[in-house]
Amino acid sequence: MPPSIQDVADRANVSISTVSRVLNGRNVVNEHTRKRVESAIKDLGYSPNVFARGLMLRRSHILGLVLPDLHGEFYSEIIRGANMRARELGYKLMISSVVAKDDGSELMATVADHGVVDGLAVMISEVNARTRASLEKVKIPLVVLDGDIGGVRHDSVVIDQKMGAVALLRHLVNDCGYRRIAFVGGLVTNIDTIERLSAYRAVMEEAGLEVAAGDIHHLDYQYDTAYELGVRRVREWSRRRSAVFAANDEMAAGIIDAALAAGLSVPDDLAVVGFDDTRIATMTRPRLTTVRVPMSSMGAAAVDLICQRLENPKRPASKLILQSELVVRESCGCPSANGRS
Amino acid sequence: MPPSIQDVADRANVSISTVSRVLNGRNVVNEHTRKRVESAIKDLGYSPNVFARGLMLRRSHILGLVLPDLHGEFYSEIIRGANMRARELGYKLMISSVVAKDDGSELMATVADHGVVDGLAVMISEVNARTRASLEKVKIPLVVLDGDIGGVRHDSVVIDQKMGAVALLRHLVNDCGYRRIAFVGGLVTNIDTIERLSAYRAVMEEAGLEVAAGDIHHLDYQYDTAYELGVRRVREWSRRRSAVFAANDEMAAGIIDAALAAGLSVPDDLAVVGFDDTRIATMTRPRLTTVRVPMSSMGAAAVDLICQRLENPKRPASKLILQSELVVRESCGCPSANGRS
DNA sequence: TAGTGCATTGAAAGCGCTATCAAACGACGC
DNA sequence: GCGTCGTTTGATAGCGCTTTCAATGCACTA
Repeated sequence: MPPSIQDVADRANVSISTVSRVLNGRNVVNEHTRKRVESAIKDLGYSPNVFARGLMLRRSHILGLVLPDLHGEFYSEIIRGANMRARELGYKLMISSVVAKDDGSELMATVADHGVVDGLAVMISEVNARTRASLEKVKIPLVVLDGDIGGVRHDSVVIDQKMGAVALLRHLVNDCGYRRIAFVGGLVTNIDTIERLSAYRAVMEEAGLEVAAGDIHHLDYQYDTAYELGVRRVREWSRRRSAVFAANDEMAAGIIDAALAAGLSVPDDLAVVGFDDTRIATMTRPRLTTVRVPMSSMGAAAVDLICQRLENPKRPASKLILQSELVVRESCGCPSANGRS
Repeated sequence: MPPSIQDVADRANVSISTVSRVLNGRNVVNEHTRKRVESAIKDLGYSPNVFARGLMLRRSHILGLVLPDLHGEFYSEIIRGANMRARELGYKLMISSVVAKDDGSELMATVADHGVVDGLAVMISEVNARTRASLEKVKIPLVVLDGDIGGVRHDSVVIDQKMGAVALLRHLVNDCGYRRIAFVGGLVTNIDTIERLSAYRAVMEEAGLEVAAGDIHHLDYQYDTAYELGVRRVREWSRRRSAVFAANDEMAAGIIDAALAAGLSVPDDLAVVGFDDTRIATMTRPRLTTVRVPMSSMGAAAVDLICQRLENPKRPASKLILQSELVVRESCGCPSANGRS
């Protein structure tokens, strides 16, 4: 049984009220008494019981983070970012992954109802009526990550992929001078693919460039399928002096490897650019020109927003837009590429 | 203010004791009364206050997971595994990353003293006196991940890398017939490098093969440095018909790319194998023969052990050894490689 | 009718903390 | 000497829950 506030009080010959005052530092305590209490605390190795405290204050200093069952870098980067900031602000982080098929409502209900967390950051892969309904039920500060739920009053953090995608494509068109660009994305329904594709169309139109029917491919974000597509297409692409805009780094890597396997040079025969700036981007040869998506910043920002709302519940709901950033490496064949990055 | 047990009691016209009995299901409650209470609970959307409950039961059903500030796959895989199992067992997971330089004691103290968590899984990158001392202080069920702290009574989960490494090297020697194998590891002080190197030496000796002075290289687990080493060495290696055992997949990828860049064929001119079976392993061309390290199982096992001890505190400390597993793909040049995996 | 046993329920005592209110005390001006 | 004030402290009422113990009601036996 760990020491309680009563034990400290006894040892310091004061009442528990005084100990509490010393602990919370709000009220004035005589210098001499404080010293006595503090040394009693240290002697006993006392630290206040979180449950008792939470029961009174209705604060746990724990934040919940609800994520879809992501693999890989995104998952860990969000957690890392959130965790770091939470630590800085004196909070702990409770993580819950939702299984892929679940819409998140079940788990979010659990977490929120459970009543342990002071605030909640939620990332939902699939927005639907049930999701929305369960979000409405949350009565603690809530931040939605990377997904826009219309009509609900809560803070959100999104990443503006479009800006980065536009910058990337303008770079291909204006700086590198490509006239034909193929797009390789994920499923047509995928939100990221939609964003990136729309940037692609916009820039192509803006530059007055043609988008042929066969220039847009919908795959599954995997290396292998992109490699297979590459095997079939790289010769044709290189004959047309194309660039390929893959909607993530993994597919870009697959296409590069397919090109290399076909005896082509990247970027001389074919330029390939990716998206996300994951670990992979610096592992391909040539290194990938891509767009950096600030995942860990998103985690950190979510924690920030929750804490701000915790301090000031009246603050109007805000939407924080994080910019994605063009990272130029060698795979675009751009002369200004700075070798390493 | 969420409804309390009193609200439920009022609505069902019973005392709070009865409501509590219904909630916990330990004591017998009249069928009819139970129905009334249950519908009152549902009507009010009541769920018990965790703090009040924790205060009585001294259980939060939250487990702590303390990890070094890892990037990438390991980090997220451990969390994923732990999280899944925790969910299955009705626990929540609280994550803390420790900054790289920290020895973990500070944070562990925070988490444990704080008193929120019922149990703790800790992964320490650096074992020293301070770490050991702070581990001793933990009074709740503790599981140490992937690190052996001598003399402390607690459960631990380790991954037997050596078995996998031995299997890998025997495969190179016995099945593929390589007589010269170079080793590319991390720093000499790195625990993983030590394990993998010792497996290397053991198998080489067992097979009566020579290890030349220049056959062992200590790098930093990075792609780039491995690539550079590769650029300098691949020709020589291939002349000797060597295989290269890289102590992780990333370095293996670097060496493969260096070999390809030098116009060599992998595995025909040079075989390269890796370790860890990360995402990278299936992204290289040829795909990597490597050793799978069950990170997510480690997370799950940690949660299991904590919960077992929670149920039965008297259980003797146990050490769970997870086996690593040889994964044969194409990069070893072994005829039995099954193309895809 | 009184006594016994069982099933069901309620009253009340904490768990360890914070917060409110009142008490104690010396200093001060009148 | 007496009220007034400011400083410091203690007593105590909960927060929402579990748990112990006692009370109630009823069937059954003697």
